Amino acid sequence: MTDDLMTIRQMCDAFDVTARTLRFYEAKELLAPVRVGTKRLFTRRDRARLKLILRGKRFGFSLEEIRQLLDMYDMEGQQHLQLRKSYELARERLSAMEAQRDELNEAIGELKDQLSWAESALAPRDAAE
Amino acid sequence: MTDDLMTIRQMCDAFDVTARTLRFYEAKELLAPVRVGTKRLFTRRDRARLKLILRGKRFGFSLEEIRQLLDMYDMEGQQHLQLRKSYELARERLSAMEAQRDELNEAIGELKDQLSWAESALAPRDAAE
DNA sequence: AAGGGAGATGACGTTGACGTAAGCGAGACG
DNA sequence: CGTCTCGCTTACGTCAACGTCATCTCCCTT
Repeated sequence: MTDDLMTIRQMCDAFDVTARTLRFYEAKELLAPVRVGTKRLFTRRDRARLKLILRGKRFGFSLEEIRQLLDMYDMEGQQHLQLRKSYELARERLSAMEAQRDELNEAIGELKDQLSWAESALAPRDAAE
Repeated sequence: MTDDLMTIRQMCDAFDVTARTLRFYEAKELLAPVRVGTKRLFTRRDRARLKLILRGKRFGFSLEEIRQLLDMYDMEGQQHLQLRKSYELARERLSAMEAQRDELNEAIGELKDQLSWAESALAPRDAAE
């Protein structure tokens, strides 16, 4: 309502990224802020995308992979062919993500075992403190 | 029993990595193959570590982070202080991994929603084929 | 008028994780 | 014996994802 548009500085504060990063993402066509004169103004759509970008990064996806995934999120009345391609791509990602989650769960389990072993190894000395 | 030791080439085939990568990991002290003359021979321990390294990479951990985690896995009768440090470190990693898993689950859910939307968008045309 | 921020545009620097090419040594083999 | 094949080292190249200047333009304030 108030301001659907945000300056680059406001974006930096809101998402804890640098201005360089935002310009870089624009150069890579991950974001597309509107221009008023020479200045960038970021829309609600840019913010939604940035959120997804940052999440994707935490999963270890490359910016290029993220860009392709992103393109699917705002296809409403697109070409059928294009949509199908993105659909397949997203399905692959989904199974990759599920596999990663399963593996992650396994690793978490192992790490927990290791931790409880470490605790028992630490216990006697700690008790003597 | 047969061969507890593997050559670099066998390792490459077994784990689908390049020789360069294995030497690189050794240089970074992630692996410590024994030397017979000048040649490397990888032990069972190296293989276990490599497996963990590759997994860690899939989770987006840096080699340095992985190295620290790895050091905990073969501490049996180490220094108490050292153990405690690694313990704390591992605990941090654990919560990071759990957070990552939760976020991943969330993202999987969203992606699934997106996919079923795409399916309904694709359905009419597909039915007409 | 002069300065001070906020933002922009090059363009070069950096770090991590290897790739790649050049050149050397040792064992295998026809 | 020559020459392959494996492996080793050294060293420069590369790619992604930004960081870091240097320089410039507006616009506002004092």
